[in-house]
Amino acid sequence: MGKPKITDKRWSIDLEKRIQEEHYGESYSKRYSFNPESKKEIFVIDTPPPYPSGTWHIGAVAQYSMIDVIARSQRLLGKEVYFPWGVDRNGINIEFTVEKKTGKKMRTFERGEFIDICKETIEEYTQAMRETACRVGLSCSFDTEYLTDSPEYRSVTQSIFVDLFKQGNIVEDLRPNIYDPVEGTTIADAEVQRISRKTKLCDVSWMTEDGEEIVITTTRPELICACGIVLVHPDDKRYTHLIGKEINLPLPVNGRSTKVVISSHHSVKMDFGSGVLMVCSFGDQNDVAVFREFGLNPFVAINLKGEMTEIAGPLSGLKVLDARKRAIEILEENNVLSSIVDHEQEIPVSERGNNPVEIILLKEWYVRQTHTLERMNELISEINFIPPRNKQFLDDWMQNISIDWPISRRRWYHTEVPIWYSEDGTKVVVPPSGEYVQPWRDLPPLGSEVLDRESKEMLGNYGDMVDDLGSLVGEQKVFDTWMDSSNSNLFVSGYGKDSKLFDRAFPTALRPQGKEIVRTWLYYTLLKSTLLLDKPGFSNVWIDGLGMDPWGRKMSKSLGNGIDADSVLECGSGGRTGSWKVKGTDGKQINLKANKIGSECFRLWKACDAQVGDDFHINPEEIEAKYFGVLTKIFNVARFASQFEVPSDLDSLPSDLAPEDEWILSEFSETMSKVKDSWEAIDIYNAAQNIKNFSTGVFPSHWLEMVKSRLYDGDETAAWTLHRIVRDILTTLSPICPFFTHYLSTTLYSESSVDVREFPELMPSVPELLELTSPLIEFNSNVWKLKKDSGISLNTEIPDISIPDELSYISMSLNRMHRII
RNA sequence: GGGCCCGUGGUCUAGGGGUUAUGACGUUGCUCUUACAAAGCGAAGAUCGCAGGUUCAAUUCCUGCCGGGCCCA
Repeated sequence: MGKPKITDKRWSIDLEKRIQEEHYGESYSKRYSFNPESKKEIFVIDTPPPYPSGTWHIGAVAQYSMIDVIARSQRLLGKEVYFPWGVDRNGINIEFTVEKKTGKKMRTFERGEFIDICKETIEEYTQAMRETACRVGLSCSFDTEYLTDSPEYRSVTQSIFVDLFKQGNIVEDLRPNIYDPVEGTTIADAEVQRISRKTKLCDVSWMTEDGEEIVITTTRPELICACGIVLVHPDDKRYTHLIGKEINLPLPVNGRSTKVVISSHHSVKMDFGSGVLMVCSFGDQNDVAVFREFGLNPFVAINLKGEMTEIAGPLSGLKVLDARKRAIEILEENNVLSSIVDHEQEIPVSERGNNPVEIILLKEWYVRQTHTLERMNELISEINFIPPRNKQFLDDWMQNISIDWPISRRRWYHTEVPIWYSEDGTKVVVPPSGEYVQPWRDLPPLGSEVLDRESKEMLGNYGDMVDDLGSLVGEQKVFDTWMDSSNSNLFVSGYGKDSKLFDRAFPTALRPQGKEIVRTWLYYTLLKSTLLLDKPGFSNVWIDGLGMDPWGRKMSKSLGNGIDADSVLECGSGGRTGSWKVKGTDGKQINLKANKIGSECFRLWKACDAQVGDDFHINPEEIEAKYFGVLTKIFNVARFASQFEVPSDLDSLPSDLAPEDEWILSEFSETMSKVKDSWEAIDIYNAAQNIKNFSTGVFPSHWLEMVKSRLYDGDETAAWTLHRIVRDILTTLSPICPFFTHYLSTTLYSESSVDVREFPELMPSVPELLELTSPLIEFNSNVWKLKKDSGISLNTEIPDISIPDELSYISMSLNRMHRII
């Protein structure tokens, strides 16, 4: 016994940062880089590439730290882990940022110039994100970082498009699309949000051909010009006599019939307004369905700028909202507006721009999906979902898919649709695989192919046919960013560039993600692997809940309840404490305070605090209160151990174990076996709980107290047991607290627990000895209580205590421990 | 309007048809006993949201309701 080798009195955030800085130095890549040549089982993680938007949501950071726990635990189990680091940088967000920064709308720039500014701007945010990723301890392959806006990544997106195109799974069509008129682009179903807003509910009188007055309730009077049919419910006796009759539009129109037919449809709500519904192209999704069902030709009432077209007569040229006001005025002037009331309504808006969207007819590119849903479901059934119930989000979404996926967008900082059109429009040119192209400014590269636009039949090489094509027109449109991100698993598994690796690595071992992007990222990825490879994309899909505020509400700027990730990770460094002003549920500001958190405590909290899949509440006060003490405890156990010499051979079991040593090793073996099972099942919670409970509970409180005197007497077997257990605790805890365990294990054992690539061998466990545990805890409690009640200190000798028979095996140690005479 | 999840001591949380319901924080009492007071050892504190039903037995399963959240129309 000597002075403790661990000299620091306790774990601190400054110590944590010092170790982290060393860690991300030279040895970093050696530790965590991926070796595709390895003979070990390959485990590829399809890391969600974060989008750099300035602030990284603390819930997302917590989730990434758990993905890191999975990566590290799989390494510990001996697998060759590829934990890539990607950054998603395409998309409308960065365009918005640049527009805001420069005060100019995108379309006032030259396209190339705008793209350059976007690229520069996003790089700044990307750097901040890399720093947070390191600060929270991610063990990603940062040296093989991929960016979704790089030529390399974009070329993969483009060649996958070309593959799907040749397969016939890409179609071009004029269809009703959801359109954001403010940002001037199509968006997909999955990108539409609903917000509550006050609108005006207008009761408008229409006149049938027989001169009967019918009231129709609508929130969109400006769309009367696009009305294709008027509907009543088939069971609505009030209107049965009208079915089949014609009715006059109450507003003047231009270039179309001024009458429509009245028909019946079950989708009409009898008790909404008058119970008569006008169906226009297109007020909402139901209108689209009705037009299709009745085989009606849609009218184009709104153009790409969000203005009314010619057919709107007096409203033409007006923006939608102005047109609505004007329509109401005209209706009033004509005395056909019987009432107008405010009405709270959920209206669809674009997720990114928050603008009310319109459904308009547009020629766009689509990925076909409705034909393959059944096959997709078969393939998905082979995937292990963690937790299983969260598969529901995917099932629900897939049940509601009724139209193809529109993938083209009228924006700029995105991957370009790689296609050129011949002068006569009948043929298209597509680039060769592996080449990134920008058709809006470049001609096709050598090796491009010419295909028939309709049949997709291969017609020849671009080089040979260039003279027959006339002057080529490059596609101006770009892809939906999900078109890029849904290739992430293919990209990281080596698709298209390393077929040897791809064969071993696909289906990708793990897709970890939040439940909020199941209908987009997960769904689209699975769609791709079905269409391209007819395989399930993943072996495991891990779907976690979202990080909420301390009261369970979503964090948002408008609620003022956000908590910044960096402030939590830095809390306690350099003597600074943390303080957060958060709006509580009653709207009052609440001041949360903590002294020290840091990455290790933060990770331990997320691992221990809730089962995967549920939303979790983030409260810095609670994180510190509940988990910093756990670190202190384990730190002190290690510090205690560090004053006893480490046996040279910690692997061979000594032959002279004391009864209490056999007992604790049995308990430990049980714990370790549960931890191993949990790590194998990607069950962070149970692994964390088992390690925590053992190492802060029965081990220090009962065993350690029992063997102290042996240790002080220089008993080598007791020291062996102590060190063996401490070493293995640190090893198995290292996925959760890598820097904490790295520090303790290198100081004590000169080997870092984060470098272990084999789960510690389980100790022999004797089932009968496990039965000692409960009576032992009870007996110790009783003695401690008795001494307390008698007002004597714990190390005072005490007579006349009989040890229960069931504990006779360890009675000697108990006598010594409690100083029973 | 529909779907899904949740409701367990003051707070958060585990569990799950069967003695006395898990743990943590907080509260509280004692203790600086040669790892640990940024700690240890004790104590108090829960009719498991409400109402029905199934069952010998329900906190657990079912139904309805109430409350919270997320998602979708």
